[in-house]
Amino acid sequence: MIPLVNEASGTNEVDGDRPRRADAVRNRALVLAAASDVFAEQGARAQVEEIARRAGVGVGTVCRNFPTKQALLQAVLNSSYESVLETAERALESPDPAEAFEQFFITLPGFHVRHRAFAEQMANELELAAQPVRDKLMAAISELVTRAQDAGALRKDIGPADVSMLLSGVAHATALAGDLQPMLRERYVRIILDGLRPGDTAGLPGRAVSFAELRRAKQRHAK
Amino acid sequence: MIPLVNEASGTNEVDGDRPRRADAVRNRALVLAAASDVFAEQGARAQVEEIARRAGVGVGTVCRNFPTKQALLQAVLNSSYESVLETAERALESPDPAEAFEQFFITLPGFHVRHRAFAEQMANELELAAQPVRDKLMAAISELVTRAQDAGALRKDIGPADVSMLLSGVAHATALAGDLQPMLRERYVRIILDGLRPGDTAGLPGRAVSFAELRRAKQRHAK
DNA sequence: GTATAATAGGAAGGATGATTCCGCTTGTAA
DNA sequence: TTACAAGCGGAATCATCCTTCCTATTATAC
Repeated sequence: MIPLVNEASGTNEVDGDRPRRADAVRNRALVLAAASDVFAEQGARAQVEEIARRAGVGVGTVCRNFPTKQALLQAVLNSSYESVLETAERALESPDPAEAFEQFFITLPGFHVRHRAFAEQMANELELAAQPVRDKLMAAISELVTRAQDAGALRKDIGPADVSMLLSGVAHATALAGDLQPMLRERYVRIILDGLRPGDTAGLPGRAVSFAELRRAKQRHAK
Repeated sequence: MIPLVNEASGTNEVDGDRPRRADAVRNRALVLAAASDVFAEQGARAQVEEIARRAGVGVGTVCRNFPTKQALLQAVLNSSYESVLETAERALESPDPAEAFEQFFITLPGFHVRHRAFAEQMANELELAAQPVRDKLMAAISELVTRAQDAGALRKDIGPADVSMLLSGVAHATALAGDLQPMLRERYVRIILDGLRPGDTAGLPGRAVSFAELRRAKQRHAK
């Protein structure tokens, strides 16, 4: 389902060691692909056995390749981050900042919806693996926001973390709406985009917070 | 935490049967109150033992009063619905429809956040218990929306289900933001309210859907 | 083709958490 | 005050999943 970017261990080589058996390499890839689908559909609660079944291997094989379910999930999420990052970077290439921002804004919730586990992760932000890709993604979002603001297409009192949260809210709200989902998703994104335009509206309460600040608050909260 | 309205079995009478023992009645109420707190804090994943501990009773007592955890959750949610319904009806009493709508709109996500299990239920909508209160709540929301539209304070292409989903999105997005949460919640509600005002903005894609239609889509989706 | 070690599969083990059960306690009524 | 059934607590049971382990299989090197 997700195009797996930069698939770990996609080759026969294990650094500094013997080459692994061809079937082992293939099975690992099958597991990763199956896990990607299953986590996307069912979120992090998906069962290991289901993943094994879809990959056409035994549970033992899954667990040998990924010591815990958590590790498997992280591997899958890493791919998801890379995929979203790619979308953001493609948007950044657009010459029109307003256009770039809107485009990204419309695309992201759809991705969230199609990848439940990813959405959960974006919301929870508790695991620290995948940090490098994550950071790059946030940098890209920040850039999109700043450019849109400089172009006068986005109110100034908005920060990148606000964008990220609003989008995940839309994704969550529409996640279970069945076949109405794409329509509703776009409706809500449009409503929010309207609310985000600079204009004669009153200033927002509070202040734009950075991703870092938001993360600290979440950690404090998690006790 | 929630003021329990209309607490089931708050009296000694069991219809058509002997009165129940006083301590049993008291314990049932304690369990319900504890469950309300615990589900509010932790969502539906809260453990029965934790509820029993906070109620100061054994797990056996919890399970005797409510045959399954699901039943207990339903009882709690019923109270939550009544409480939200009360808020909506209070808002309807306000003479200014725009004011009434905004007031409700600002209050609801806070309620969601404080009552995790309720928010999950609003989003999932899979249980059919609590249907009567639910229906009344939706009627009240519809009324708030229609009045606000007639007063020219709300764009016309919005339906009550849209309002409900947007609010639950805000709740979800901000749920884990720790002490920043109230601030962010209000920011996002304001942004959405701005986006919902009638104005020179382009029309929304799709169409406003009713609660009933939304429910059907969800059921279809749940397979 | 054979020897060997890597890998597979899936049953057994372990952890967590809901539900049941049973001997003891206590409220209620005569 | 006593008798007794309702109700209590919490250990035992059951269910669900993740993880480990052991035997059988199979890729690979010679």
